[in-house]
Amino acid sequence: MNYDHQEIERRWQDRWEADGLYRSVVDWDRPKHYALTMLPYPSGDLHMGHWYAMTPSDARARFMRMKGFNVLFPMGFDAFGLPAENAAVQRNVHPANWTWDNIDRMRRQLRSMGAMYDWDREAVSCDPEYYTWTEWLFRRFFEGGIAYRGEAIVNWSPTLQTVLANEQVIDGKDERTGQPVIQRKMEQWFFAITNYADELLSFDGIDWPEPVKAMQTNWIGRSEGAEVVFAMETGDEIPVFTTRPDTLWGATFMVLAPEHPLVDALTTEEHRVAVDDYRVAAASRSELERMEADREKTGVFTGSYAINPVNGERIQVWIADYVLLSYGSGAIMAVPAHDQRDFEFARQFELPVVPVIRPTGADRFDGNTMAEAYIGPGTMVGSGPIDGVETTDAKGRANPSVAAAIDWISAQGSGEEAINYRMRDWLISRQRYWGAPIPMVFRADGTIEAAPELPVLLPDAPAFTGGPSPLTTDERFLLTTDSDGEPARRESDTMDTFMCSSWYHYRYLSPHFGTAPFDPEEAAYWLPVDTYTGGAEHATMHLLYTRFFTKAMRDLGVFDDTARLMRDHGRDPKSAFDEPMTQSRNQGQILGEERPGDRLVVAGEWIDGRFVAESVRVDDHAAADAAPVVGELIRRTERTLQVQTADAMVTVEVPENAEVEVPGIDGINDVTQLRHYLEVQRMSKSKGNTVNPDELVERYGADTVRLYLMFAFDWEKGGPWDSRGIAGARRFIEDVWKIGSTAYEPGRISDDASLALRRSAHQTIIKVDRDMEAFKWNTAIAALMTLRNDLLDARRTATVSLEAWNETVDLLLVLLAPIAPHVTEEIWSQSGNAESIHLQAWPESDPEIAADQTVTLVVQVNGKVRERIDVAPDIDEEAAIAAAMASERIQEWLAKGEVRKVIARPPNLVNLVIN
RNA sequence: GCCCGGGUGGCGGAAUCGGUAGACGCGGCGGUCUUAAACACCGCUGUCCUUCGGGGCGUGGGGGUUCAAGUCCCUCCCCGGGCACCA
Repeated sequence: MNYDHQEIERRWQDRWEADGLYRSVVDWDRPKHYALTMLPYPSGDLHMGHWYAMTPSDARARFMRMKGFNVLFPMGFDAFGLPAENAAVQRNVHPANWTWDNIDRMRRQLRSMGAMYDWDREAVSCDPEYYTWTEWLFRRFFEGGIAYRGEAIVNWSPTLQTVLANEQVIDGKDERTGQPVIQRKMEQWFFAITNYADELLSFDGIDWPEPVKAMQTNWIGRSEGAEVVFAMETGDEIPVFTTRPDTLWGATFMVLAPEHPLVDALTTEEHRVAVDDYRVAAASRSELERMEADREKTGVFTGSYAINPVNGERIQVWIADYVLLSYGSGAIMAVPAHDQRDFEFARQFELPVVPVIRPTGADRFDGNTMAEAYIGPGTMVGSGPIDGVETTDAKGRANPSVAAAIDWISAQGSGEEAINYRMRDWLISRQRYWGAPIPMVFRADGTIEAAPELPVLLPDAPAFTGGPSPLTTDERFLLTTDSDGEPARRESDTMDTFMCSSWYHYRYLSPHFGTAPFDPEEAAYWLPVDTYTGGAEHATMHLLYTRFFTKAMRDLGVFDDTARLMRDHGRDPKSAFDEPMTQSRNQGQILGEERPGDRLVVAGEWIDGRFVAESVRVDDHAAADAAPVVGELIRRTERTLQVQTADAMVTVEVPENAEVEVPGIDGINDVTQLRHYLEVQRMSKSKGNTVNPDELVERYGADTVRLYLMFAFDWEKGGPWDSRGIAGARRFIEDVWKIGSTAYEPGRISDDASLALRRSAHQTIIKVDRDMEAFKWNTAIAALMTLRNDLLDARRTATVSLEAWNETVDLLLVLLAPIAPHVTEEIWSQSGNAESIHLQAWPESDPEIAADQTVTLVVQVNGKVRERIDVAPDIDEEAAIAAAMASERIQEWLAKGEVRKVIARPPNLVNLVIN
């Protein structure tokens, strides 16, 4: 019988759905496992990246289920957001219709994966049933003091007509559209995520990828130091944060951010024009220009002076755009001798440079002649009470001079130890329509209160023009009443969609629950999420927000009922709500396939019929006569390129020292970079290198596509797509089909052969189990392929018993079931099994069968392998050495010198050291 | 500049503890089948030398520790990602 993947896959998907095979029900008698994959945005079509993220996590969930866990594996859609509004503008379709149509299509595509999603748990964030509770959580955050309204200089996108979070602005441009973002002061809603900075820095008790932890730690950006107060001659006081309070005696001027609120008051009449001009210029300068590397320092003097609190020196107060209002207090003490930025500024404007650190074993610097700031270790000098104290490269109190300085200024009252964070509070207001409304009302008396009734539903909007949100002008929506029944006006902003995705794993538990965000009965059993998988691109936004969200919900008592129920069921709720997900893993990214078509310009000379390059340039517009060889790249191996010129196919060899010029990479490149450029391209429609999973599924079947994605890459790394490799995956699936669906007829049976096959099967269990546990799909599949090879050999020789054959085939099917759920189910069912293969228990390896009968003893002479001998696994040291010495080949080596030392690691290795 | 991750055959990638480098697959080469091609099947496939027994070299470069290094240490180079005038 032929393997008809289309018929088999369709039939089993229908059958599983009809049988409710993947419905998850709370069962306190069984251990639970909550497996979660980042939910997709309903952009319209599932692409290869979705398959790459979702099918391995499905395999993992299936594996856990077979291991005996009661597994919850839900799916949903992160359905609010700007693309729906853009579609509305461009195609005159309502965002809701566009979104729901896309969801319908993607749901169908998701089903074609054959994943074990529990669709009864589906949650869609734009559904009123969902966003009612997003609003409810906002209100709870407001009441608990975590949500607050504040004025801030914000990132305003004129293109999108909305404010963006810092995380959404890259190089002064909106990360989505690439359009510039300007700075503007506005009243906005914030979440006090900084209250949780220290707790978010701790990853105790959770198993998350190191890079994610590092990125979050960087993002939070904790710095230890001191806050020091500088008195102004005007009577104002300005605190500054510094990580180097020990260098206070070298602070020779002060710099404020141009936007600093005290600038006006500090500016003297004489300098007002210059200061105002500078501030206007700074405001109009884009973030991008402001951050340009190596830009010359600019700034102006305010005319005012401050008093250095440690030595009473009168120092000038300047403003400059290298000081950012958003970090620390927006003001710095400048220590030009020991900070490179301050040094450059001081040299630019001829301000004094006073060194206070003497490098160990060197003369003291001369502030007038030093060429750059000194930031190394040494001894404090010219620093009054801390003179002579050692300074090291250590940070914070671990540096003796910093500790001494903090102690002294604290005692003296001019400052205190302080910690500063780079992370700001989370700005969640968005001036858009397609989001969860912020459920607040502005009362007639100017106060603000939470909307007395929830939900606040999005009104129908007549038309979308791309201008300001329709909510800002819709009176049916805006006009309301406050809790006293008085006329009031609604907040017209909606929430950042990251808010919706910060708690979706709780809504999955009970998507239709009507009295709380989630049913505590479900939560008490399922929480927290045990395994979370998704893309590393969410390391600092989604993954940080969702951790914060859970901690805030915990502190506001949202989990109180859940904790009580946990106790009732005998489960300790302690630290159950400190983190949303106990384990997290990131998959890599699937890149586009290496493509031919790049136009190469090659100079060099002909040697023995090959063209050896001196220089290679990738240039899509080069004229044909620009060099000896100009043409289209057809194929590439390590160092040879097949180039189709106007009249011939030329083999170009690119030596190591050839000059290579690749667009987008500055300077002279090398072969590696050329290779990289030609190979690694993101899949994108504009590059024409996308691979459509629907077509592949139709042609090869979902099982083959799943297996290929899990086999051909290191899952956490990803890589370029290779359309040739999928044939091998298909071959494997077809082999399994043949093995499982064709009767085996034993010939002359050998007990040794039967045992060898069973041993192979039982060793495979160990490998697959270990690898699936660790998300190592590629090596798990490699082990299954080896077992396939053993079965094919066994059929050829026909020397294994029918029992051994059947046992091995069953093991192969069960171990493969999480990866290729359809074909294994079909063969299983054909073999007369009534119960689904996906309900079978994960097999356990029998140690007696798995044990090797012989092992290879490696014999080395001076560390080099010279002989391999089959020995019993329990061979002792003496016998191993004897066996090694007895070898003829080893005898020859031993004749060359005297044995000085023997290292034996039975049963694997004997190393003979001779001279 | 700072912080992560990485560099292994023509390619994707294996290699629990420092102990047989290159599992598994793709590709390639040779063969069988076929009028032919595709498919399928069998064999070979790191590289150089070889008297065909085997030997030299080999995990980005250089150095070190060790009986033994892809693995540990130092140093440099390159690639990917993140952050970046962060005081």
